[in-house]
Amino acid sequence: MFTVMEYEKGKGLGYLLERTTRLVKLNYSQAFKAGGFDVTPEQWVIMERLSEKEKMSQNQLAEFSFKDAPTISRILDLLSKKEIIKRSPVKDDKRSRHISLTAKGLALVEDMKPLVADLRAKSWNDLSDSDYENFVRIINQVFKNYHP
Amino acid sequence: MFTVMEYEKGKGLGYLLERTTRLVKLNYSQAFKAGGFDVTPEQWVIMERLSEKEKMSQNQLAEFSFKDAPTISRILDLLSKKEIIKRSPVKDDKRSRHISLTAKGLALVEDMKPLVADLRAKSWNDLSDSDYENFVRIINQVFKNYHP
DNA sequence: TTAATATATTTGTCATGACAACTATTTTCA
DNA sequence: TGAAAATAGTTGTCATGACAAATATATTAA
Repeated sequence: MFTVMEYEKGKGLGYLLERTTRLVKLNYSQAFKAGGFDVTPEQWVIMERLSEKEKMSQNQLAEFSFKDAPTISRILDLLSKKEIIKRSPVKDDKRSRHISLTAKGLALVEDMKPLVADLRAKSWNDLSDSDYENFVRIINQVFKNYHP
Repeated sequence: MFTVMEYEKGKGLGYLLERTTRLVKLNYSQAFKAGGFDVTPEQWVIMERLSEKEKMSQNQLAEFSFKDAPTISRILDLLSKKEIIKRSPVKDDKRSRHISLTAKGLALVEDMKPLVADLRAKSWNDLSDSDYENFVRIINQVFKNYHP
């Protein structure tokens, strides 16, 4: 399956991170499609966040996801086109808009939750609770090491 | 800095993986640019691999990097335009081409190695050897969990 | 041997992501 | 106040990545 294991050792973390992230995203993406959900993993992250905290600004969503404003803007364009989210005017600031799920969007999030729960559980097959804790600690340290 | 820690816990691995991978790639990308190297992290991975094993086919490069053939094809187009790699005809198979670094490409890899070594070391600040081993083990298990 | 299949690579399309530059507002402060 | 600076968001451009479909060449099988 992977006959490149000997190469990875001692090499950058980037290779391990990058290929795993890509595979996880691909799994989510294909599972969404197979489940009849026309949503990308990136779109899902935004949708789920909006289901927990309504009325976020685009900047807040950008900060939350560590993406830049243009990226968020365009993800929201697509979600808006699918009528999953809406942009409402903000009383005190004409530059800004409150982003929130539509009724359709909220229902979709609820529909998708069981599938997402399954996908999340899959990550931790054959791994222990302490593996989970270690992993979170280590990856967060790596994050800090590169964060300005 | 990150005030979203409480959100992450219990949530998917994807969020942690994705944001960290993106940050690591961004650091590499900016360091390359700052060092005067007009190369992306993805291009670097291919260049380094070719510096270790010449005459790979595009398919082999795709398999190595877990990317698909079109992606590799286009990364090589750009590397070729910059005269970092070349595509040579293969005797026995007119469909395939041997990919290799040019002299210029090889020199560039050597020039970049110290910078890359620094970036790699940076990942592991404030982490122990056993953290490294655990991390590699866990992330490879996650990879397996999602691999068909 | 020719027809069907398989393989290596390319091209097209769309979503994401980074960066630069832009518009439209709001805030600051001289 | 009123000009300068800051902020919220959009648009443009390019690279990557996934997927579908195409081309060209090789291999297999009837």
